[in-house]
Amino acid sequence: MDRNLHQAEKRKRVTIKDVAKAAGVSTQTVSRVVNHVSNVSEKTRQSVEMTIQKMGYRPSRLARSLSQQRSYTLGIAVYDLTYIGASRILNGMSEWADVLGYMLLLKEIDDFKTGDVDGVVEALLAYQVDGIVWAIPEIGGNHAWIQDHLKNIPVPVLFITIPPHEGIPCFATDNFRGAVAAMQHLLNSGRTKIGHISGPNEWWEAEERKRGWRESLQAIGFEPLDQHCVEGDWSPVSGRDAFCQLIKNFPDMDAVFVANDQMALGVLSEASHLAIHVPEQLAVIGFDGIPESAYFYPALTTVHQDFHTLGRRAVQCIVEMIQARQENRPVIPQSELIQPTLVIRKSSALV
Amino acid sequence: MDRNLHQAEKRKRVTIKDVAKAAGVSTQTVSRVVNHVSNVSEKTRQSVEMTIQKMGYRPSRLARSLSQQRSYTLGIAVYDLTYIGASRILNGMSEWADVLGYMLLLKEIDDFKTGDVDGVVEALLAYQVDGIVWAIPEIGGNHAWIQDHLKNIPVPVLFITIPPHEGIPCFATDNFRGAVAAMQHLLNSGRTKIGHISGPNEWWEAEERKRGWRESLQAIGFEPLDQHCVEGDWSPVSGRDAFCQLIKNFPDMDAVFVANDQMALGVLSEASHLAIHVPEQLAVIGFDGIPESAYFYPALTTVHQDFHTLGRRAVQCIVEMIQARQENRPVIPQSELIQPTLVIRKSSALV
DNA sequence: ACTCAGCATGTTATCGGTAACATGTCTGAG
DNA sequence: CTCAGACATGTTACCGATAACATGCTGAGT
Repeated sequence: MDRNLHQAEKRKRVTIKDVAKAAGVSTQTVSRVVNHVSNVSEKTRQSVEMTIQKMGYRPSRLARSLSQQRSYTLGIAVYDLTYIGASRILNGMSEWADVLGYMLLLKEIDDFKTGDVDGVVEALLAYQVDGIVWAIPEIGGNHAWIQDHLKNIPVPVLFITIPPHEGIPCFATDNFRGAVAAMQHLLNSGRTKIGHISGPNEWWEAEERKRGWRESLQAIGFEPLDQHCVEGDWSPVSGRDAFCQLIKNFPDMDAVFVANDQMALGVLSEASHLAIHVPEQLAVIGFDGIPESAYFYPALTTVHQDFHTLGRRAVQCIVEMIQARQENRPVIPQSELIQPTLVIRKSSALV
Repeated sequence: MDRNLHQAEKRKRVTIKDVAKAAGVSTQTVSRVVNHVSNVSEKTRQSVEMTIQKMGYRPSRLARSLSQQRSYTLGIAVYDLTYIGASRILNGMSEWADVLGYMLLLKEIDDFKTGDVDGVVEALLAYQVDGIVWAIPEIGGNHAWIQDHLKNIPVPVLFITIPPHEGIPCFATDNFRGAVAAMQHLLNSGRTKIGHISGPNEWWEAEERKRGWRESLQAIGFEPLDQHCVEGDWSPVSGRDAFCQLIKNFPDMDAVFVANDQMALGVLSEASHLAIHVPEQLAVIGFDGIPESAYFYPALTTVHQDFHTLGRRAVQCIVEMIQARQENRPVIPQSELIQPTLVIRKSSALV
């Protein structure tokens, strides 16, 4: 077997000049052919195309980006891809970027020291991205730097899953209304002693879901107590632990609204150990709508959010912003709250 | 509030020339300062650094890439980020690329027509990536094009999760040994009538796991029958359906080895409906080791694979290949099979 | 026959950096 | 006092493309 198969000796890349010389035309003509610009005679076009084929010429997008001052690249900052939401949003963004002819430059961040945040933006800008999608959840006001820095960023920036700010484009799931829908469903089923297992308090999403829980109870004249809500960290184990705490705090609880499906799984698991029957003794509702939730024991009622669409919409929007700026039209920040849908399953069934 | 906050009028970017002029030095000197090259007097360095600060200069990596013929960018091709494995591998790659100073250019692919594959490679190369990580599973020989094209790709390419090929660097989990470990455990527990729910037959990973099942049984003198294995598509619902089929084909089955955790979840769910007791009547083992599996009902025994490390190692390796090529050293393709670990939980406990 | 529009193509400058070489100054050895 | 060499800095060319302008040719209108 050819020992060089994997080595592909460091040969010089074929450039537009090589093609031009070989085809006996100027580089400009080759450029015109490559970009399907008019004003090239049929004969020349064919000859150039042949040469391109023969030589295996690949135009350098990089050189093009430099000369056009436009890279057709989106910078994507994500928080932690091990979260299901993050990876599905990325999935949607990737798909749509592909459709629109953009590439994604990915930067994952793992903590929130402001220095890092700055570094990520710098790194993306250094690569001359045309726009940035900031898909990092708002945690404990970690977007404060926005106020300081946004005006220094020379490209459009779109945010995913942060609270609405004046004049800042933001896409998110409507966590509050999702939570309210879940609570309505529980209340309609006759449950009133409803506990909550929240995500980390500093997360905006967690706060919104919690608010949905709280305000739904208040609306029917219940003032939820502090100890009727226990904080988790989104993981199954934290859900289980929170649940143990919760049943101590709130022994006659007849339903629990859990801020995500994974924690709800922990709840179901523990309930089973404790021989608490779901849904007879306790209704359980999750959030996210991961595919597995339909096969939990019992099948989990949950608020399904469409991450994929969120990602697609976000890319669509940022590209429109980029185009607007390119054409010197005013860039109007758009925001959108995507509505989640309640999926009712056994874990909250009527007894 | 400043209406332009989000518009950041399309101002000209600050370039190295602007800095040079403002600091009263040549661009070369600025370049030296930026790159921490020696031979710059302390006084000049400080003055230039001040100017850079003041003007908010950001060196263009893009221009640098062009002139250095090196982009410090890795092209990553992934199959479908909604798969847990894919997103975790990406997570690991991202982390390590960050450490090594590389950016990731991401391209997701959703089907396997050869044309597409070609297109992805072309797109990545057009952006002048320094290397490519091909994290797309081998499905039905969809890597045949490798043989034709690899030698035409001017940068190193590393594959994740494809069967070993001569002279091609490849990183993967050792699916076969993982499956064997699972089977050993079942056999040691006294189970012998072991069924299998496989992934799609064209997937190499699925085939390897199935082979582990088959050969483990053969090793103790059992010849597994065709109907003792049913094919799923990795999803929980397919796991459930496959299980229904399997118990029809194989009524006295006392254990089932399932090719991933999600399908195993489907099995557990159905077993519960059918009042088949796990593990008393039926032991169940999954594969992947997703965090949720510890909270399934009952807790799932599974073969845990470390996607994160796989991703990190892959990036480390491709960067070494890039460096080798850069320095004109021979590029020796390295491959690695990462060993998964068996995690024993209740679903396979001794009765 | 003359002009000029319109087409096909070439030339030159430029994008924002870096490599390689050139220049100029200063220091210390002979 | 001279000169080599170290050091600080500048100059020029180039990376691979495109934009803007320039050129040369053809044929229609008058």
